Amino acid sequence: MTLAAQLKLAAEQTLHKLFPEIDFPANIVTVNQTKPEFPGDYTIVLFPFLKLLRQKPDTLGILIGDHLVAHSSIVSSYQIVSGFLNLAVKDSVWFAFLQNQFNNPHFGEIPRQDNRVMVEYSSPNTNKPLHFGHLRNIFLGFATGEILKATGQQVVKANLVNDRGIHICKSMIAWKRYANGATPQSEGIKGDHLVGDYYVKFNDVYKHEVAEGVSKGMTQEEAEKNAPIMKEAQEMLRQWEAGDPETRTLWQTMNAWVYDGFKVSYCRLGVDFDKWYYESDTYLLGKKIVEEGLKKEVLFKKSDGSVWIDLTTDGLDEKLLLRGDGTSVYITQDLGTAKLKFDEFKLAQSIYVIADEQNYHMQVLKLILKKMNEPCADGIFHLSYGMVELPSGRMKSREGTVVDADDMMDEMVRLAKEQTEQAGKTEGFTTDELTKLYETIGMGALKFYLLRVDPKKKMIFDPKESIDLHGFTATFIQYAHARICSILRKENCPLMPDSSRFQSLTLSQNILPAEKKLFVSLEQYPSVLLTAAEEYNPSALCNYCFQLAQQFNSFYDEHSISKAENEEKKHLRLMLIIMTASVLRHAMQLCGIRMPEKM
RNA sequence: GGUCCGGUAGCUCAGUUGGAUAGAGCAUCAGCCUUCUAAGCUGAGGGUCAUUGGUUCGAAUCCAAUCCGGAUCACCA
Repeated sequence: MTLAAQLKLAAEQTLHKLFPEIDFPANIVTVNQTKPEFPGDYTIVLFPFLKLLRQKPDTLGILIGDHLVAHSSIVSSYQIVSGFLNLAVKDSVWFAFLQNQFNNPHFGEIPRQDNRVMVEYSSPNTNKPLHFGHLRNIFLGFATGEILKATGQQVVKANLVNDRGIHICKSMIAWKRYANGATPQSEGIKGDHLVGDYYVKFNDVYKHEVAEGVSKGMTQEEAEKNAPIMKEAQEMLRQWEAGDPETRTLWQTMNAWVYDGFKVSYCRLGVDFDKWYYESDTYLLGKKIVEEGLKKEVLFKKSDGSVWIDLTTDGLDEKLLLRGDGTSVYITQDLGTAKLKFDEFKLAQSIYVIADEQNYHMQVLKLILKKMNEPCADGIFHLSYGMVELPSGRMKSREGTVVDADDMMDEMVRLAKEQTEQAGKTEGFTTDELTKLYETIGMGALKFYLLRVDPKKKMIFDPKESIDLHGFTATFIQYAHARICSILRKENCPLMPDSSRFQSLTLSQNILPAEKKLFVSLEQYPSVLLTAAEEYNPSALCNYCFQLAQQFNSFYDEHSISKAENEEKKHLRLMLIIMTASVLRHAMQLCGIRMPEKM
């Protein structure tokens, strides 16, 4: 239990003991961290009790405070300031906490439980490379999965690849028309980029052909319908669905190029998947569910044979589930995939990391499954995040205005290199070590930039302004970590020393304010981690780590560790910074961000 | 128009189940390297928490209305 929770419990017990005749409502006691300008560590607000007990704040505060000091094992003293009861926690409590946890590499984690959770993320299309917007999805999904793992869930990370459909045929037809057999090898570029180039090419040609049609007297709509390249793409889709060998072979070849490219990107991003789904396998799923829905009369058929569900009583519309010709639409296969996931892995929960533009779709998906009494319905959770936009508006891959993910990674690593060299911090590294360091700093900055904001808020990224390496950044946290490692190296102390190293240490001196701040923050890590898990919000960890690193930097500036006032202080501080580094490493690792030992 | 999300310092964002004088970073200005890494630290300026009303000991936080911005409401995916 966290200290704050212990204090809350102690205060509740105190109230019941002091006023046995009063029936207190649940959660009447609020425990907050004491503001820095007041003495004490945690604060109990007295106002809620005053009316109930007909007491004045000072009188009541003394009663509770005295009782806590006398009977609780953690409160050393108290002070009442205008209705707030400020409690000081015994130094011995902080010290015991530090001794127990300072070298616990699993501090904050929750033991493994039985329920299994799937996190579906990334889920790219195979007609273009990953862009900056995908990165937010990928980091968010990966970090959420890792955070859930750390809090005891059994996580299945899944990637549902959109590998079929008209948009895939567009790149295929443009390649067929214009590539002259070009391959990633012949062009010397990544396969996903090559295919993406032909997707852009398709749209250029399409636009051109539409304009031509209009100039020949067609309406815009006619011209769009009759553009030769679009007709060819549609024909190609029909051939694909019919299983035409030549089309299938081209499809497989080009998709394989894309997968090779994605593999390189995913590897560099440091993310992985336990399960891959392909829409070419799943796009026919869901029809069975629709049939059952008709039997259960949850769905209805219109005269043209199309199948619908009426969601108007839920404030939504009627939604189509099968076309008149019996073919399925997007949501049909999603119904089937939802069930497939659930049956295959016996999921307690199925999380979809998808941008907020699909809020309505996900709401409908869950609602339909619920109306059909599918057991998977309740476990579906849409982790909705805001889109990343450019100052000029949304990124459009069709128009080639996207910030490419691979380019962005290169740019960040280049920036890390430039700034490291500028700061003159390259001494004492081998070339290989420097390469690795630049990657660690550049990728860390990129991930932190995208994870530090509340997922549901949309972001605007200006490519003209590079991502900062100062202030509220991964670099700042990495720097604090590297400083700690540097001290430990000089003290010949490992990052995770054996407990015996500080066993003889006893506490005889007061904990100083700058030390106390670290104690308080470290003790709160488990509850921060739990919040991040419960709210599917990695930004909680980013904020926490930044604050912890900041507190360390102030501490570092104010007090010497190696040349502490005496041995006791030195050892105490070593334990403190060992644990600080350990917690920073732990939390950032969950976000996929590495902490260098030297920078 | 319906539904949903957002609006906090010049910019980017924190702000816990309502709690003390609303906090960081960037940018601006002023200090701090002979001492464990200055990618750092200390300080200053900068606010009608979109607006109005309500709930109460207390509201950025809860409720209602309004304004502004965005997403979505396809026999597309």
